Amino acid sequence: MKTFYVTTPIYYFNGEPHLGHTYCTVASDALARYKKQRGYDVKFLTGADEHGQKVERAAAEAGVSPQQWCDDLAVKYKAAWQMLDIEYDYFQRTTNPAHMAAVQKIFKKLYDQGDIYKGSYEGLYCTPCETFYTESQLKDADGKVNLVCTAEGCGRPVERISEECYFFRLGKYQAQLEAHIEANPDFISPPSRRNEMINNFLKPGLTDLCVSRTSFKWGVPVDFDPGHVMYVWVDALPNYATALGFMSDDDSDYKKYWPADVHVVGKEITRFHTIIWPCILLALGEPLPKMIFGHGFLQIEGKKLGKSLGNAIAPAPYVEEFGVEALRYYLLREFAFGPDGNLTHDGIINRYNADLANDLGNLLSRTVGMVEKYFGGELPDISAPSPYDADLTALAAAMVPKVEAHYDKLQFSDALNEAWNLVRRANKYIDENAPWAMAKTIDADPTKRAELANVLYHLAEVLRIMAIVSAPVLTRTPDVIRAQLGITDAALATWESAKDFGALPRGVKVEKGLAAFPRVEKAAEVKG
RNA sequence: CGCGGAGUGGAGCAGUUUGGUAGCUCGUCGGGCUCAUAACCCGAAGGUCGUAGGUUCAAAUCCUGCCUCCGCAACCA
Repeated sequence: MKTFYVTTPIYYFNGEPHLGHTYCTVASDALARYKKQRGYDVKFLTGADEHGQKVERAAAEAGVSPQQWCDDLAVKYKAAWQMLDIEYDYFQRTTNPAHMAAVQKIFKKLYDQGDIYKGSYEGLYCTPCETFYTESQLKDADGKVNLVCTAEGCGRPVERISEECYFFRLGKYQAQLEAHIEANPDFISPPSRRNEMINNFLKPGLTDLCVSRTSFKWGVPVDFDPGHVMYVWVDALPNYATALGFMSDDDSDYKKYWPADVHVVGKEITRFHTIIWPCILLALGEPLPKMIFGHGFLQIEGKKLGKSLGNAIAPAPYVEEFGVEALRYYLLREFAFGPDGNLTHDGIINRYNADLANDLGNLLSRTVGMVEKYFGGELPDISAPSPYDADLTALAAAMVPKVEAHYDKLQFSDALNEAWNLVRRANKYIDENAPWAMAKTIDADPTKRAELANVLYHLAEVLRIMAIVSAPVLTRTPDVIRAQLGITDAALATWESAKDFGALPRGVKVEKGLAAFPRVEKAAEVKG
C-alpha cells in the first residue's frame, strides 16, 4: 500500500491554540482524510515545540514548572483538535524522552562527523532582557542602528558580547540544497514562497547556524558538554523524523513513512523547513521531504492575528456558534491555500448560509422530503429517464477527477468550489424537471410515476457523491446524508464509488432527519 | 535602491506561470417556481482590472517608473 506522511508544524507552546493553528491543522487534516479516502496508508503528525527561553519565562510568570506548563497546554491543544475533528495519528512533543534521546544522537553524530563545531556567537546583548539582537534588528525606520534594547519598556543599551556555542555547517550544504530545489519544483510550494527563499536566503549565501545556547536551561542538553542546551533547530525540526522512531531502537515506521510527503507550515517558518531542515537531513544522509507547503496567514476582521498583540482568537466560539464543519468548510473554501486571508464573522455566515444551508442542506431536505411526500419514503420503478439526466451525470462524472486534482495540490478552495458545482446543478435539475408537476399525475400515469422516481433517484445519487467528495472537510454530514438516504453499504461510500453514477441500488428508502445545516441569521454575534 | 506579497463592478475573492470575449460568492433590481431550511431556478444593472508609460495585431496578464497597503528580516500558523 502506498504511504502518505503529512505533518503540521509542532506549535510553539507559549500560548493557547488559536485560529492560526486551527487553519493549518484543519488543512492538514483535510489532506490526510482525502489521502485515506484514496486508499493511502496515511500517517498524520502534529505536535508541540516546548523548549526555549520563551516557554521557560511564560512558565515562570505563571508560577509553574516548564514541564507543568507544557503538560497543561498539551491537554488544551489536544482538546482543541478533538473539538475540530482532527484525526491525527500521533502528537509529538519535544519534551518526549524518546525525542530528546534521538536528537541527542543526531547532535552527536553531526558533531562527530564535523558538521557541528564549537565556536562563539557574537551579538548585541541586553543583559536584563537576556536577549540577543542582530544589527538589522535594531535599525530604526531610517535604517540607523541604535544600540538600545527594543523590548517593550526596556530601551536600555545593549552591549557587544560573545557566547560560546555550537555551530552547524549550514553553508556546506548550500550547493546540494540548491540543486535539489532546482530539480524539484514542488519542493517549496507554492511558487511564490520558493522565489522568496531563493532570493532572500540562498542568493546571499548561507552562514553557519548557532545550534546551542548556554543562556537558558529549558532544552535538550548537549550530553557531551554540560551547560549547553540545543537551540531550536536541532531540537524541533527533527521531530518529524523522531516521531516515526528515527534514531531509536524501533525505526520501522521511519523506514515505512519517511520521507514526508508534505510538511504543511505557515509562511513565517517556511525558511526553516526549506533550508535548515533539509540541510540537517543532507548532513545525516537522509532523504528530503517531498514538499514543504507554506500557507498564508489569516487576519481576523482585518486585524493581524498574533499572540504578542493579544488578539489571538480561539476557535471554540466559532465552533459553538456555527458547528465544527462550518468552520472547517469556511477556512478551506473561503481562502485560497497559499495567500493570506481575512476571516470575518459575516463571511462565515454568508458561506454557511449560501453553500451549506441553501445549497447542500436544502438539497438534501427537499430530496428526502419529496421521496417521503410522493412515495411514502421508498422509490419505486425508475425506468423512465428525463432529458436532463445526461447533463447532470456528465457534470458529476467530470467533477470528481477535477476535485482530485485540486485536493492533490492542496487547493482546497478550488476542490470544494468544483464539488459544489454539482450541488448547484442538481438544484437546477429540480427546476428543469419540476417534480411537483409530475407528482400530480403519478397515480393515474405509471410513466410519470417512474419519471418522478427517476428524478429523485438522480438527486439521491448526487447527494451520495457529495457525501464522498466533501468528506475531507465535512467530517459529520456525509454520515447524516447517508443515514437519510438509507445507505448502509460501505462500498457506496468509497472514493472510487463517487465516479460510478448509478451505483446506488434502486428502491431507495429515505428517512428524513433534522436539517443538516439550519440557516443562521446575521444579527447573531460571536459568543465569548 | 534589503526581500516578498497585495491593489479587479457595493463587499469579499479567482483569473496573471502558457497575452486573445473580465469570472465566482454575497448584496441590489426584475421575473419564475413552490418539493424544500422565506430556501431553489432564470434574467438584469454595476468594473477605463492602483497609476503613468512601453512591447504587441491584441495586456488584468509581459517590461519600466511611480503611488498606496501589508508581511518578513534567527522561531507569532
